[in-house]
Amino acid sequence: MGQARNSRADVVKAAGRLFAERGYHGTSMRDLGRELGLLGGSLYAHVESKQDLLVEVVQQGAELFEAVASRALATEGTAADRLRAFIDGHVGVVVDNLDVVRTYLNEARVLDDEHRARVLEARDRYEAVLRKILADGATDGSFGPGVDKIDAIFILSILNAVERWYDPEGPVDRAELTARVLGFVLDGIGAGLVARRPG
Amino acid sequence: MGQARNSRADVVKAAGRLFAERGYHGTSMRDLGRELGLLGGSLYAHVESKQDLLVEVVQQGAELFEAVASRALATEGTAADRLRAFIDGHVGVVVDNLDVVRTYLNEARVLDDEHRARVLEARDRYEAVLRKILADGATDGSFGPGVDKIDAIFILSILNAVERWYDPEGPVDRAELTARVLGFVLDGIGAGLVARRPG
DNA sequence: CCTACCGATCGGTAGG
DNA sequence: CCTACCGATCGGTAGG
Repeated sequence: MGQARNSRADVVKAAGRLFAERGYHGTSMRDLGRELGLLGGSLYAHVESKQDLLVEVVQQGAELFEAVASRALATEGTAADRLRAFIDGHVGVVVDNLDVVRTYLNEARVLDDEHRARVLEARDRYEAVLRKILADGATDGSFGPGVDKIDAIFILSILNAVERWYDPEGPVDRAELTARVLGFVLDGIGAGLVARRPG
Repeated sequence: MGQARNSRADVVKAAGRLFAERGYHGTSMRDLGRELGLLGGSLYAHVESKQDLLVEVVQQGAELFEAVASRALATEGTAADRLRAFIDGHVGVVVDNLDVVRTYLNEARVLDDEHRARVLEARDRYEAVLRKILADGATDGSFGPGVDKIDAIFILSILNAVERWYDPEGPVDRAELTARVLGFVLDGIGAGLVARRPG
């Protein structure tokens, strides 16, 4: 059945899983070792420190979302098309990388000042991309003229919360989830929907 | 300047603050003691265990939201009126009890099975109240006919995320935040808004 | 609420 | 990756 030795990537992946489930401070190096079939001290053959593992997982999360933002901005068409790409990309990242995303969103506060500051900057850039898309859409008529910063926060609230309730074994798949988020963001739940979208 | 002794309520409040800021596992009893001007061991004159403190803070959160749900259900008028009461009540609880809410939403997973199960049930009841309001609104014409479970999740996603970005010192107050959330939920950001709400 | 302490567990290391 | 270990810190307690 192949070798029993773990690669560094295996260790980082298992760390992401445990950090997501129990939190950074709720995970000991001995817990992580057990998960991989080795002793706590043996992990230091693969990694320099526990913090280092968190840095690596969080970095993966940051890169995944950065790629989403780039692809959304590069999408041709209207602002509504770019918004769809943004939402679909974000949903895809969450659904396909639940552990990394949960660690990125919930455990970054534990990082030292320098790394935490970098994460906050990455999140700011990400949010700024969404704000840009919304502002463009206010101009080209994709969205209402009043869209602003708070709408971006609400949209990200919905997207980031997917990590908290999404069940990969459940009936909702990525495509459907994207469609539902987009529909909610564009039209809400108001009765206006009926008059506006006949048929 | 009065007595220096802390009451049990002081201890619980400080625990909520630290659990919210650093997480349950990131807070030691000695940290908590320092916050109150006493030694870690002295806390056991006020409380039976560290877990007990978490149970108490989380319980406070559950009760606050339960009261919101009750008030919303008891609100006269249309389903839209009850939705407004639900949103306003939720925003009020978050804004006025940031530490308790953050602990309730983020640290409940650390609880023992029994208490955690109780929290999950409380959250289920809360979500069910919102679903009921939405279903009523689909019938009485307050909302579109297609509203369902996922819309409730999206609304709660926006409301619960307020804890993550709201700044009590910032320019947005409770009334404005309620209005913005309600507007977003009812109409989204779509350009349909323009045609639908002239003037 | 302090003094003085307990056993357990933590992140991490030397040497193989 | 294991053996064997380190100092530090943890939640908690007895006795005052």
